Amino acid sequence: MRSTLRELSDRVAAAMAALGLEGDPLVRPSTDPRFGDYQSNCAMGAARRAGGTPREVAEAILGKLDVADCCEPPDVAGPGFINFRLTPAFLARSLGRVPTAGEPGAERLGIDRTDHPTVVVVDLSSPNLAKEMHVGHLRSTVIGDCVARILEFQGHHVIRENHVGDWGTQFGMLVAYLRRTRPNVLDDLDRLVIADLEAFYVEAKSLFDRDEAFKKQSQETVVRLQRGDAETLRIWRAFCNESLRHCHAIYERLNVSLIDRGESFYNDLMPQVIDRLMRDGHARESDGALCVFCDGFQTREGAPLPLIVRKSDGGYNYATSDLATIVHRIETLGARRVIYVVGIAQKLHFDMVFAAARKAGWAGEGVALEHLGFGNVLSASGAPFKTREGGTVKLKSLMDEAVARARSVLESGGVIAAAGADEDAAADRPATGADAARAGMTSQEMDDIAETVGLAAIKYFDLQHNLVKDYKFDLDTMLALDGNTAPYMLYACARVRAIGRKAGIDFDSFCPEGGLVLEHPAEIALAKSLLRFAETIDQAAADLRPNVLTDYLYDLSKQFSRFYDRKQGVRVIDAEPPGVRVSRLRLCDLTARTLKLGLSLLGIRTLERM
RNA sequence: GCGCCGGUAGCUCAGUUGGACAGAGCAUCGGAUUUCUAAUCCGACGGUCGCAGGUUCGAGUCCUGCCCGGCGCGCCA
Repeated sequence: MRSTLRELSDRVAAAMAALGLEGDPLVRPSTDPRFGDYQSNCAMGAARRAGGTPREVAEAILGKLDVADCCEPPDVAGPGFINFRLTPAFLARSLGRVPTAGEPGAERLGIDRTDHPTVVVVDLSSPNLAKEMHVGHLRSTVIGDCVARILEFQGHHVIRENHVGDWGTQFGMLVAYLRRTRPNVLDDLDRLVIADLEAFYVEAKSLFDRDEAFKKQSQETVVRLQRGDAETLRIWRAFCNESLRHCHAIYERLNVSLIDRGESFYNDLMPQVIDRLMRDGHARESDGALCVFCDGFQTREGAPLPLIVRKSDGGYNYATSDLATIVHRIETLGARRVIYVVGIAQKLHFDMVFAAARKAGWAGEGVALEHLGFGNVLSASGAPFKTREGGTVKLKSLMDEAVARARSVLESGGVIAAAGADEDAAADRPATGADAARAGMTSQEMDDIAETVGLAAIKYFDLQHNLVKDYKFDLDTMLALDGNTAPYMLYACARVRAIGRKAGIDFDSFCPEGGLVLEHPAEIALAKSLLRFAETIDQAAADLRPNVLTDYLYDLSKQFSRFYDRKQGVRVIDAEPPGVRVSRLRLCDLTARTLKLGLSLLGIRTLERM
């Protein structure tokens, strides 16, 4: 099964070709329902290139166009738009082909995999070890995971690499500090916890900055580490293990899986990177540092801006290790596409690293290197996101707070118990079906739901925003039950699942007989939305834009709510005749499966009850 | 100083290689309720798309200049 958009595009392209017209068919979803479901904007451009008026060209294309199997006869409107209206018969036929439970491809709704699978590396999360993950790691982790899931769904072989900061001076500093001040800690490394490690780090850094002797001691420890001193390595490993344990506790809660491959992995590769650069004449010394100069990069004085790949003290820096990642990912992992999910502030750095990799010939034309940059997470007021004391906000505490707030939303029966809200409101509110569904829940079940809703809210809110912009982190908004939020969508999912239970049907083994009946406007609108899932994934993948997917899922949820609404919509469970009832239940099932699949591509779990 | 990224409704944000009268949510106001989970649905109100020029059949989108905000610009990552 392929997307309707692609199908129409191919048809228009064929018609254009038959007329000898060049150009993209420019088929898009219509901007307004009055203009149908899809429109082609190709006639205006084609007319300019080939002569004639746009409307004449559009009419000529219509003459060659065969879409009778899926659309009403298309018409030409305005300056030369071609408008397409899908027929209910086509909608019913297309959705009817979606595999039902147990059929091959059912879990992916019959959506085709790419014809050209490639190896894609996604570089995501990448926290520094010895410190707790903080709010700054949220976006890379969540966006990177989402992008990986989408590309994986398309059939690509995706490798998620967690480029953790597990090497460098901070570790020498930490070891030296503990040796000097708390040797007992080193005797019992099993008892080390991340909070201690971070506290020690802060103390060590402070000492490092004011005590020359300690600074020297730290640097000597770094050298010992680099030379592979067994005892120093043992301590370093313990630090890394504890840090990674902390990170993976968070990844597990966030439902993110990835491979740790820290900077230390590239220790042996970095000298080779340097050797190759020097051997091939791509790098030269400048002020004692080894540099690669690429065209188009300037310092503030207008001089050529170097990418420093070896510092004047002989040490490597992050440019070196990033180049090493490129070499490893292309030459060893076989990547044809490498996506670095890193804050937008580092754009220049990656532009330079990529340019250097091209110059060195490591990344040829067949390899794409992409920096998927994103903006900052700001506080609700728009200021930088800090604790009251001015420190960084721990990711774990952020997650815990969201979960706690989700729990209080659940307990108040859907009325947000925000500060200042009227606490009596919940008591006065009449009982609802949702209340009844929650009535028999244990505290444990409520906890589980709160965990899912709270974390879904954070992730969804992040992914819902355009990547390049900063956004304001606002728990009230992301946990709201109305609007484009995770709770709204999870609720829509839970509602559909409840319909199955109430109707006495197990959707997980639902293999309906007979075709879909699409007559009511709400049925047709829901069917159209369902059918747009495939093209939405295409677009989200092509542009690496998760918010394309969130916007779609919100639209689908909305269409479902209308479909199921007692005024605007249709009866389902008690619908007559039986064929109509089955058809509507099938639409419900397709909605739930589409939402579940779509949310899973965002890394969000769905709920049976809420 | 140079470069990059932003500026869209009171607020938070979408806006698909330029397409039809600029969209959604929140907030505000109004309507629907003996509930198939109303944690929902419908309606109203609300915009000089930062400003000024330009390109063209057509500009929130492209170009130029300016204003405001953020970030970056040789040995931290």
